[in-house]
Amino acid sequence: MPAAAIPAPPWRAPKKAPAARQPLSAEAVLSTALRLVDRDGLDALSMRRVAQELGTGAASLYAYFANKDELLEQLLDRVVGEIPLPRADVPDWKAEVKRTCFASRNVFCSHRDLVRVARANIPTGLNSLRYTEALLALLRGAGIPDRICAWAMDQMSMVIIADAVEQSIHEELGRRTEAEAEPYLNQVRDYLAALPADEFPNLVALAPTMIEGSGDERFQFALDLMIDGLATYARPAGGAA
Amino acid sequence: MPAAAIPAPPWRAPKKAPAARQPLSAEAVLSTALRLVDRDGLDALSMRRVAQELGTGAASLYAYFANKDELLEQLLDRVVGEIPLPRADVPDWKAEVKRTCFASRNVFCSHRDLVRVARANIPTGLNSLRYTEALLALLRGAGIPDRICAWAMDQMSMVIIADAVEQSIHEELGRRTEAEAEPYLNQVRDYLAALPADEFPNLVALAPTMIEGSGDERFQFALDLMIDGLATYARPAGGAA
DNA sequence: TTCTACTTACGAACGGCGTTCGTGTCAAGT
DNA sequence: ACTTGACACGAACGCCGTTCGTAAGTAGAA
Repeated sequence: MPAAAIPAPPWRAPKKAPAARQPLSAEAVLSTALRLVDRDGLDALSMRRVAQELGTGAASLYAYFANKDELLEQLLDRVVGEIPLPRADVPDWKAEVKRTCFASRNVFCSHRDLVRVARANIPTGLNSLRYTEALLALLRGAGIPDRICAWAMDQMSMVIIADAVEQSIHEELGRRTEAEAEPYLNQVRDYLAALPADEFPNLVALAPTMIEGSGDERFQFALDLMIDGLATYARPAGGAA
Repeated sequence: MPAAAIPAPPWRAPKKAPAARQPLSAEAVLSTALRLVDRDGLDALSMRRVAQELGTGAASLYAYFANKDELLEQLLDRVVGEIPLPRADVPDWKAEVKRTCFASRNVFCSHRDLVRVARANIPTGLNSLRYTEALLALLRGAGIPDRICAWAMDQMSMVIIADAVEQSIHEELGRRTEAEAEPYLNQVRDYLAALPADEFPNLVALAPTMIEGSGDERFQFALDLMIDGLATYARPAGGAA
């Protein structure tokens, strides 16, 4: 190349963009991925799309995450970090546990169907560990035997996640509010009511009942069942009032 | 068929296969798909592979199923059909419910991780409807109020499925028996025990406890919590003894 | 029997996916 | 100025679900 460095061939469009891209980092990838999930849902999250949003190629992400599963795992832990931790020094431990369960469900549901990647596994992320630690402190403080605490933690996670998954699926299908869900619920009721009454007497009879109650009421019911049951293991003084 | 039907012209390799291919049907597709899931797991189930197993191309399957989701839905209903239905005329309804829940979990777990496709949705398949009908009959027979029956059905399905999913994931990872799972569980215990004790005192203290109890024991615990709680809604005479 | 009409079957192709490989790029160290 | 090494990433591989246009098979009409 004789003519020195050609300054900048202006007749040829600048090959890329003015860039100004932050130099890429695990943090930036996670933020972008979470933004994508919040905007388009979990199924729309692909390595290619995240990279594209960052102005790079999919291959670049593998410098920070071994694979997509690892990215999703860290994404979920980030969301778990949004859950306000329970306090162990409250007078009414049952209310505090229920409050935390509701908060967990709400946080999960506020990120579309991201919760679908969750499994009630042993927690490994930092935020999941903190969450588990805080809930364990609360339960042990109530005088619940250790083994029951361990099992109850598992079970609560499972119920929260399962409920959030179901909730998020409804929302993905456009049943966000009660008003939006009503046509769908009526369809379900009519479908059940139209079954042959001789083979399905109970389903037919309960058709109107089956669609009763909001998601919140049903979750409340499940929580009460579980946590009131748990309370029978607690130190007698543990119950409020 | 003696000498009349030419036994098998061995000099010319059978151009395709010995054929004997049943002429393709929804039933044949479902059987093949289920066989594939049982052999290789849910992730290995693709339209192409099912078709290949049937000696045809993927496109042919779309004559019987609108898409893969529909195939999976019917596959799951087929498996639900393997669950023995509860009887409504038993003296101890609680035991019957628990027995059925265990049976459900066992059936799901006997088909690798197929249960992962399940959602605790309103049942639509024939077998799911029969299952729901039978359980509703049992609960209503116990004198549980209708609304509670409806909610409890939902909740039981969710717990069974969530537990089966977790169980199946463990099994997919090679932790089939207690002996096989022990190395993994010990790792978990050591990981938890090695956490900084000042930030995670309860997790550290409970490290040995967290891995206690087989999957069956934990499921039993969850079921007792839920169903004993349910029993408080039942007609007083409902309880056994 | 022959021809047409219609159903069913399916090879090939489309666009997308997760992941890998080998090269390109550029700043720091020499 | 040259070397080195870490980082970045375009291109390609082998999958996937799904669609489309055509081929094969069958039944009825002529």
